[in-house]
Amino acid sequence: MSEIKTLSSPLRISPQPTLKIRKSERTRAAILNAGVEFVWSHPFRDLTVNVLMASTGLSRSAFYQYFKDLQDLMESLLDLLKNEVYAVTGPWFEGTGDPVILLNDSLAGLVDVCYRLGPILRAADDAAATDERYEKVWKQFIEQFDDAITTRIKADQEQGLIPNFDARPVAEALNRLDVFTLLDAFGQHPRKQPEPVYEALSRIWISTLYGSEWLGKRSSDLVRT
Amino acid sequence: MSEIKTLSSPLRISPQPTLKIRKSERTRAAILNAGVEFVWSHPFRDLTVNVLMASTGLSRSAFYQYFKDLQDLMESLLDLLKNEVYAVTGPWFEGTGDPVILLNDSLAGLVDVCYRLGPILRAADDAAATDERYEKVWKQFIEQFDDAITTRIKADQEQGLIPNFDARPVAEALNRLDVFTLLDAFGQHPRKQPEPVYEALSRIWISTLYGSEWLGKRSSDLVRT
DNA sequence: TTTAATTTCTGACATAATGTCAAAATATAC
DNA sequence: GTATATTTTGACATTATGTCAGAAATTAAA
Repeated sequence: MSEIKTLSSPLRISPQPTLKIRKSERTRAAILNAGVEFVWSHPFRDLTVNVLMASTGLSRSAFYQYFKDLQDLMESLLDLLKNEVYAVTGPWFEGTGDPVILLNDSLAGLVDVCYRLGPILRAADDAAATDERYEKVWKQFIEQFDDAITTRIKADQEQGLIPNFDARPVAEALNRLDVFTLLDAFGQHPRKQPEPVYEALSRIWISTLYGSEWLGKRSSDLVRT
Repeated sequence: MSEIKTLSSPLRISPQPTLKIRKSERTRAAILNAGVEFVWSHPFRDLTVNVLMASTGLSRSAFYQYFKDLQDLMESLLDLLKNEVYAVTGPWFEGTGDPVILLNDSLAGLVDVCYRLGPILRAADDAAATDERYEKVWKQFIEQFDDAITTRIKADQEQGLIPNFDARPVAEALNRLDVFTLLDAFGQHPRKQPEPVYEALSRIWISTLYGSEWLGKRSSDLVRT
């Protein structure tokens, strides 16, 4: 029906650069891009196969050649998000070095990624309410971090860097603090400023885990606007 | 189609006890109760006007005499939640007395309410992804607390009880910490144990606001199982 | 380049949900 | 018990989903 207004998202999907590029790969990428564009400026609930495919010039039924349903498409978009998030949070989980600085860097990176891809993240969350299968995928994405954070807290507790509380529920709560805060701050237009969000998350994580005496300890001020 | 399996929710709506009870009031209450029962053991996405009304014995179209749509019904259920939450969080916002103890009491009460009504809370959140108008109602419910928490933090900052950081973003983050943590812990079957959730939230709030030296300060151990 | 094989795309169909409305059924007031 | 007002219903128009057989196109082979 109506044209897709596009605030043009920063994410662009291109086919795998093999020698022979099958038409189907280009079409798949085109549909994914149409999805990103739509979801960048419209809520997931307004996405239908109709409006999506209209913006590609293909017929509605062509969609089903490539995706089982809209949640299946969102799963592909979520994969892109995952890579970005993993890249930026890795250091605190595995890394050696000052834990407070590593934590701050991870949080700063996370804020940056979620700022850049906020509306897509938001769609990835909204879609979870619409489909049981996809909901599990989304939950698993979040719960992965429960494990990683718990492990890191326990390790630092053994070092005497973090007080000896029950790590798992605190890890879960801090993880959900991040997810919901970032969704809310960057998942809609206009997005909030990233700096105050980073400041708040950093303050809460560090006060809770390492103690407020470490609040200022940062490697840099790299949070981009 | 299929019968509603009922783990029987603890919330029951009855008509206003005026002298003459109109049939319509009883019907409205019956529909609301059917909604609660459904949502207690099924995700909101599976709720249709059809299945809802089937469980009342009335025709599908009767629904529209009482509610604009399913989100309108959820708004009524949300009102019930609101009252319970307000009752329990009031003390920390307005109250005089030891702020740490009041905060702990509020959190304990909040955990208790959300434990008892978890699946309904969950539905109230899921429904927000399905409708623009209702989404605003839900967001406003959450954002009310942003204001209240910010005010309380600023007040305690003036007293020198809380360090002088930018109150608003921290308030927003702590609020979202609660919402998402409680949704996740109690919004599905089986619900998590309330105690560890309360312990984690209390630790995070108090470490962040008043400092970890106050962590043990409680009025009681009233969190029910 | 032409043709044959394969892949991709499309229109039509069956199904399920929504919301509306005039008419039927029921409740309430007198 | 009857008249009036309220409540309920079944039928309809609309919109979305997912499937499938056949049409169109791409690709591979000669």
